[in-house]
Amino acid sequence: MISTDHSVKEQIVSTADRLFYRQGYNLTGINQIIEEAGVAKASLYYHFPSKEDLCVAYLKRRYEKWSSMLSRYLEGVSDPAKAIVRCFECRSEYLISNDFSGCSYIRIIAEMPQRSDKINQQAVLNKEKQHQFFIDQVKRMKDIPSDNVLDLANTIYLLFDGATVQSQVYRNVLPIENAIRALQKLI
Amino acid sequence: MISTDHSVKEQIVSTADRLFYRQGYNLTGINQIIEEAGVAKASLYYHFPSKEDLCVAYLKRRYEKWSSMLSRYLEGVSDPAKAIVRCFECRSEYLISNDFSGCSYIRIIAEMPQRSDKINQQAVLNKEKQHQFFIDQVKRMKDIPSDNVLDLANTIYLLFDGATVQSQVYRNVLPIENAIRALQKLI
Amino acid sequence: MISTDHSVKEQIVSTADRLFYRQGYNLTGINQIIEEAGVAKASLYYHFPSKEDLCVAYLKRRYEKWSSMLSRYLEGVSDPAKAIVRCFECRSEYLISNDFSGCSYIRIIAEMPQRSDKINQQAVLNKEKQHQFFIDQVKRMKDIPSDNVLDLANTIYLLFDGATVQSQVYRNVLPIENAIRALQKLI
Amino acid sequence: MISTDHSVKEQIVSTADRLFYRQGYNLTGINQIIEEAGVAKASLYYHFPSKEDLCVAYLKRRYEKWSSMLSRYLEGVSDPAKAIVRCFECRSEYLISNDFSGCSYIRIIAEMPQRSDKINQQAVLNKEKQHQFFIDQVKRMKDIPSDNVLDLANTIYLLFDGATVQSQVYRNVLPIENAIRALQKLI
DNA sequence: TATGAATGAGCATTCATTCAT
DNA sequence: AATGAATGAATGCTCATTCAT
Repeated sequence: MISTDHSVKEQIVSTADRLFYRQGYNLTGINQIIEEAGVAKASLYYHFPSKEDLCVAYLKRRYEKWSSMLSRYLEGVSDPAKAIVRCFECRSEYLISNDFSGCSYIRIIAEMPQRSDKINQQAVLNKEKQHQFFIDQVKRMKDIPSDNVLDLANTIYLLFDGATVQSQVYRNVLPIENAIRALQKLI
Repeated sequence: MISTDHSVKEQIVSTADRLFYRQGYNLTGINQIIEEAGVAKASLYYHFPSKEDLCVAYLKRRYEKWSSMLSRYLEGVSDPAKAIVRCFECRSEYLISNDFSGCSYIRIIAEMPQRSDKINQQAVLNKEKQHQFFIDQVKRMKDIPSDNVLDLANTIYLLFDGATVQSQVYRNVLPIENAIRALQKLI
Repeated sequence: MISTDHSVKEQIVSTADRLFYRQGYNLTGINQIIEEAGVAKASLYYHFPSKEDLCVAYLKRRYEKWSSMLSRYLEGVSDPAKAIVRCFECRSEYLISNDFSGCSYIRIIAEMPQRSDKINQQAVLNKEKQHQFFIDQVKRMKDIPSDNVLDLANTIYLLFDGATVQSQVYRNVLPIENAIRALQKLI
Repeated sequence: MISTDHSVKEQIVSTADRLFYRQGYNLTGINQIIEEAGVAKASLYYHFPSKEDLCVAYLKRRYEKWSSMLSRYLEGVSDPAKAIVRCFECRSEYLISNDFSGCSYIRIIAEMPQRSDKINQQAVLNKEKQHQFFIDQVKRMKDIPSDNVLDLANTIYLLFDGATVQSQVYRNVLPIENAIRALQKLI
């Protein structure tokens, strides 16, 4: 659940979320965050021992936002093949409404190739949840021999990430449309 | 052609190439570059007006490196379907030998969401060359109705980028192997 | 009021005041200021967003210093003509005790012909206060037809600035003595 | 005489003259000079051992420019009182046509309070020539007792410098008009 | 004469973090 | 729980000058 209170901590996380995602983690300074959040610097460090910890909170929040958006897209959808397509359509809206900022997990790994373990773990964890979503849906599909379930899910997952990064690169959703078209031949 | 001389300029570019790719652009400071290149700071700024310009040179060099590696992989390969698979195999070796640092073009865009035009243009240009490679190969394939050429090339391109970023995220080449398997069903 | 506490901010301003006035604004680096003030660089930037803002504080302080010195010179002086002469005598001591560094407002404008608005405005403001002082005194003089008040004040003001810059150029107070002699023919 | 040839040396001096006067000495870098002059850096250092030496050349050139302009203003003027007024009128045009950049000699001293002897000497030398001009004219005036010659010349000189710096500060020629009015009561 | 290339020292500014209250 | 003030280290970049050709 995304907190809607106006506590200092909430102010900090929501501001960091917005800025890290829009500008990137390394290009967003602590000063900008506290300024736009309207809190004191020491308050930030009271709630988050370091910028890295704030980053972990940001990644969790990004998952929450994506997750709740996806839930809305899946309301009333029971067919797993349809659910997968809806997931891609959801990503399309997600990117449009977020200035084509791509996938926060991929980006944080792109920015910090070998630095923080804490951050890396959270990003990979979130990534795995996306992966698992496709596995779950494919498992529910009829007519898919169990031998092929993982292969199909992996292919879909590859198309999903490929579409996400290309949408960021080209700043439009054509790659997602391409992916949906490819998808429809597979499922 | 990658210069192999030992001039100051070459020292700067090759050091920047190594560090930008390994550590990321924003986490690599000018100071580290000149230190490891063994040149004076003003020498760097004599050859490159700004860090951004050095970044453009880095992106060009990355393309040269990838491009020459790919050429070696394609030697003696005339079948376009085979060439596409070789391209994915090449990527596998590229990532293994580069510590799973992913795609420099995607990463630079991930790091600088809305900054420099110069950098963005070079990154997108390089990305388009990858896209064009797949289009060229698919065009050469028999039995592909011309209506489907672009669709197929786009799907391959999505798999290529999906596999690249997932290999970076998970630090192994399984995603590339998954992509090759998906590929073989398509071509 | 000139603060006499020993806070970090006060240390910065008083050191900047001394160095800017003695060496000039452009020849005084932030590094020298923090070194001689004995504070950290980030502390300076905590209190002053930029070197320009510190310059504005310097110009204000210069006015305070001149102003309080002038007040002492005018103690017990009621005759306006005498007050004007005392003002020139005060300038003489001011320059002697400040190594003939001239007028800080004029100098900052001389150093930054078309740069910062913030600085320029403060300098012109301070300059106008000097002008106004002469106008006020002349107004208080008897036997001056009101038609001539501004003309006389302007002439005195010209002598004042002429004497100040010439004292700086020649590094002695003869120009001020010349100005006082000219003055005595006028009032 | 101001050289009108297009030699490298001439290019350098005329560019430096323009930039030093417009922007100030310390705010004008060697790089900007050579760029705008269209010469190589080492060419500048071939002709001028240091930036200071170039500054001396600049000050000499400023004198030549002022001097030739003044000569034009004095053509056909034989009355010394009239000549003095013409000198002030000349200054008015000089400042208007030079963006109210003030007196280059005063400014260079304002910028470099205790640095270079070479520069300081040239500036004071030029300043003394201005002083001497007024002495010469006053000496030629009838009805001035020889005891008073220097006093009167000094007063005029004070008005001249006061008017020059105030014109720079306020960016208009009202101070010069004030000075001329004061002048006319004196001579 | 003239130049392209190289440099060490310095610039103003920002970084994430900590401390005393 | 919250803050204003302080910091050492690093940031990207520019300075006037020199050297080999």
